[in-house]
Amino acid sequence: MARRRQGITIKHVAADAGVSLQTVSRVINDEPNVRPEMKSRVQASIDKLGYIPSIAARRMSGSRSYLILALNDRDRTIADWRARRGADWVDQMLLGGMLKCAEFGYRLVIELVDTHSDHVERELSAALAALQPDGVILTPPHSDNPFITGLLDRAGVAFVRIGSLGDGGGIPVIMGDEDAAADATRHLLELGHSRIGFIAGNPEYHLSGWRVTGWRKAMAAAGHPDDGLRAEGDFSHESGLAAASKLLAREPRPTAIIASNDLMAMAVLDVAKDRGLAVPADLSVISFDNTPQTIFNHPALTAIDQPIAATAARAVELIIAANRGEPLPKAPTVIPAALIVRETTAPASPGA
Amino acid sequence: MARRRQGITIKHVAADAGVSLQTVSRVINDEPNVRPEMKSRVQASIDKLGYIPSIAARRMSGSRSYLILALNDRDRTIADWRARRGADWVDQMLLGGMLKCAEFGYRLVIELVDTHSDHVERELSAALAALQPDGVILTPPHSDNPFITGLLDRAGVAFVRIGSLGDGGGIPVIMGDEDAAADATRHLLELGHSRIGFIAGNPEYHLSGWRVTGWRKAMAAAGHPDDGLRAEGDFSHESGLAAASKLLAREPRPTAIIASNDLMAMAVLDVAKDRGLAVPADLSVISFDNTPQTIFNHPALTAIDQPIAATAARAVELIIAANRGEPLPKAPTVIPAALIVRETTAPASPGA
DNA sequence: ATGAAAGCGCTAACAG
DNA sequence: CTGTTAGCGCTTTCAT
Repeated sequence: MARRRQGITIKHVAADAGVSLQTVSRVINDEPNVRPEMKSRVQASIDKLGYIPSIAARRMSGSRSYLILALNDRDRTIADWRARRGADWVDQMLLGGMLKCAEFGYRLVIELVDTHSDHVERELSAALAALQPDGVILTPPHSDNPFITGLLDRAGVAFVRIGSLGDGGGIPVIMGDEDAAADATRHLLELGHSRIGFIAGNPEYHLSGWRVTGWRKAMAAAGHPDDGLRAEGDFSHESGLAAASKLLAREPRPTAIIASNDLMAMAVLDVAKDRGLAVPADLSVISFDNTPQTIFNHPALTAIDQPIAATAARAVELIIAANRGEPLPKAPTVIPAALIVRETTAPASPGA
Repeated sequence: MARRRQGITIKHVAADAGVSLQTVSRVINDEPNVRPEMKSRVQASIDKLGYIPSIAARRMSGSRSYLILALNDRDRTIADWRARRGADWVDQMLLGGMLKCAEFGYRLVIELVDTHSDHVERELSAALAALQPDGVILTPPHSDNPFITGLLDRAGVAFVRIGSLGDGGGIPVIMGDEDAAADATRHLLELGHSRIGFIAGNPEYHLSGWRVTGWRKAMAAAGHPDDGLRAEGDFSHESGLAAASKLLAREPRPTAIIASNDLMAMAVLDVAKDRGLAVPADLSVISFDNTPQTIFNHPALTAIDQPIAATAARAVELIIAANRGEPLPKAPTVIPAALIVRETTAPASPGA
């Protein structure tokens, strides 16, 4: 194991260009007060030598670490990986976040955290101390965890809260849950449905409430009150089973159901099958997640596509902006979700 | 944005415990020459203050960076993410590699590289210079890229080559491709098949050859020569289509086909459907990848499960061992793959 | 067995 | 506009 030290350092560049370390530093950081000719001379040396600054050294000298930490839900992610399904959130965050980071010379580091653990704070503190990231991206349910947001706020680290508008600091970025739910509802309304059931998500997530609101408002606007067409779920398959059973046992039964996530939507399909209901002939179903499982299902699910990649990319931009002291948007950033119509929604049958 | 500096440093611990910085350093690195009582006193201070060493500072002082870089195929990974399928390789590497890293206080950083780019070396050098990782994990096809292995070897960085045994240094870890292919072949042989087609993978990957060898040996052992039952592919869906068409046009046609990856296996299914062949009644199919697409397909594919997570975990262990100067295995490490029988393999029809 | 001193590569603060 | 100085937190020498 050859001891590998930093090959080309700022010193080499300075020597090669015949300037001071500081001037080189100014050039690589694109700082003012360098004459253009000086700048190009230094840049030439940098290119010639293939110099790349050490992230560790930059961090040491009090500047940025060029690292952004993305916190994802530990148990769920590992369970998805183990089951050999992809973990859609992580995948899409990597797609949007990692690529955006690369544009700015940053790196995205994934961290799995159990939001309910007694030692979330200890775990997160450890990650912050070890890595000293320039920012942290919080995904649900972490975005709504006051221990996490509080710690980050106190630590003075820039952080984005995806899917949360609550107090506790941080930069909020949401995916237009209310509008998306309303869109899905209107899609069904336009297909002639009127008894549209809605399975809510875990109330611990703020977005669960927004989705219910979108559905209720769209229903109300069409003159359909929420009379028992709402069932509680918690995003798990089991809760979806229970909710769907409850909804489909009603008389008259709903002709369409919107589930607040993919697992519960799949559960609706399972229950429909058990009860001999054909989808979409007898029952239309919409999933609030456009994951591989919903896409590759037969029939493929009509779904709300949450723009996780775009959101993660925006989160990275916001964190970098915050670190640069640039002004941040006063209002929460909204990356709108879109309804993707596939095979599980159809006109309400005339008899129903 | 409050300027956040390292809160608790080694100095605070040293002061609290009333010892020198050096002693604290020895304790956190578990080095010899510290009396037990001294050690426990320091450890108490560490725990009390919640001290976590800064990765950047440790790296700066010439020791490890506690970072391991995992190189994955750029285009394929991004395409998978964009198509909203998971990128199975990345997912499983995170599962195995990231969790193993966490056990040792390391972090896994994913890097996407285009192995065919003119500037692979520049890109990789940049990543090495910026991050100064303690090790690099190479996945196919990077494992077989002499520019990459050469650079790493010269740089003196510990690296694991997954799925490659070629020259060029590094620690080889393979997944028993030959045995796996032989197992798959024998499974079909036992079901009464004798005309078993094999679609080879991209010859740029060493493992493509091993898989062919496994199939051929098993066939030969059963007295079936390789007379035109082998078709060339390159792991793409299109190549799978062409290969399957060629194979199924033969007279008499094969009653089973093993495809060297999931995409080509799916292509076999497509071609079979076009030709009116029922799977598995008329044709058995085995995929050499146990990805979500193969699992959730209807019918679910019988597949060889490549233990990517276990392999990545082992890779991390090997890199850490190498950094510690511990002896490495002389022979290539083999993490065996297993055949998972699902719905696309059945006994050969009597008439065939 | 412990401590003191030097330095890793870089940038902030201060001179010129 | 450019250079000099000091120091980030830690580990390596090298003393004691």
